Amino acid sequence: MNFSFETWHNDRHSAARTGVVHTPHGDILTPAFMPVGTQATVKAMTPEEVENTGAEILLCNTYHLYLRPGHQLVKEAGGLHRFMNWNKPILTDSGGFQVFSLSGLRTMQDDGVLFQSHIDGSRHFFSPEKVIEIEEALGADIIMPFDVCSPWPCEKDAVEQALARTTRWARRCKQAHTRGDQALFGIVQGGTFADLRRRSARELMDIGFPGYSIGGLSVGEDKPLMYEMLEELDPVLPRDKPRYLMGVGSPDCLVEGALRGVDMFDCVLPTRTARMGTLFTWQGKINIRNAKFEHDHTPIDAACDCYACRNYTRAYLRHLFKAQEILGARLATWHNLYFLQQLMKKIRQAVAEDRLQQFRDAFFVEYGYDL
RNA sequence: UCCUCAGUAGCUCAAUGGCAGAGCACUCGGCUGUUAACCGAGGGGUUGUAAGUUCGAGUCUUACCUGGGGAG
Repeated sequence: MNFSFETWHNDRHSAARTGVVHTPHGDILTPAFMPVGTQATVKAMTPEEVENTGAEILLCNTYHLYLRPGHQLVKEAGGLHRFMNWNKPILTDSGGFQVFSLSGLRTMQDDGVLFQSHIDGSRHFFSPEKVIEIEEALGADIIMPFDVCSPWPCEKDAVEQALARTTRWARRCKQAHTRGDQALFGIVQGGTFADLRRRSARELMDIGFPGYSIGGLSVGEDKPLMYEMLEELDPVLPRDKPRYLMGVGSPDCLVEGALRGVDMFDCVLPTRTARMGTLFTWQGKINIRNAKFEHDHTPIDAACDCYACRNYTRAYLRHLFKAQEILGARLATWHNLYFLQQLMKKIRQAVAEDRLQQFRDAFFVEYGYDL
């Protein structure tokens, strides 16, 4: 096994910790934020540019790459790293979330899911074994098991059923997994029910995984409820294994998640909102299309030293967005990814100095979040 | 000079004689394991001008104004 997790320092005043995840393609300092490159590309960016933002690992998607271009083609190209020219670690999500979010035409069965492609309507079947076969062909360093994500709100018995199925599938995924150079995580489900969350974690720990993902959150529930679930899981999950909060990435949630012991995050938020003109600044988010920026010849964020902030102004960015020029989306994406990586760096530093809570308060005040 | 066609939101255009609309533009908002260079909301009008017919006119009639085309 070429995978391991090392904790360097535990915050004396919270559940936060810093550390490093070792993978065959390099190390990841934690807490870490993973940009999303669903279709083997972080939209609008070259891998070199993504690396320049400070990202140490990317997330790609099994469902999407299976449908197009096909996992066999990726394997034929030499695996995902070579196919997309990203030589650092990659994590592949299993497609469980797509089954949940593209719920249009699908049939959930106990041994898997029958679904139709959102691209051409063709019919496919994903079982835990099939998903592992695809993920082994893709060749990411960290892979997710096929799970069942409950919507929110959701009746408790339905959440319980999804949780039970997720556990059964996790066991089958582990049995089907053969590659020794990939770390297969378990995914904790249980919706917003504390007892179900704890049960899910314990069942997965009985099977045993090198890391634990927390899925099924940030699907519509209030943030305090999500934080509460993290607090429930903190004492249950093993402290010597990385914890990955799936799909979370707003600045406040990253800090709050780290405070509650989360080591890894991924989210489309910085890249998607960037393409729509929403930019992070240390004083809060701005929409660069707003008229008030028409004559603003200052950088997106005066305190930022990313490529976009060092070379371009708000007025120029606004012009690019109004003119629908591709460079606008590129520079905005570059900035947002860089911003979140800087935030993670500050979080790691604060944890190392036992002051993440103070950092959180100061950051929230400056950003404009309610304390 | 005459004939002819046209004039409706910033732009391009809809609207049987019956509540004046759309797309784009503009002003904003949203986005959390990407079906997203997306989705949603809002502000915008003396229908070229002036009369007339009509219960009622963007629509029909007349004159004028402006523009396109044609004739001389």
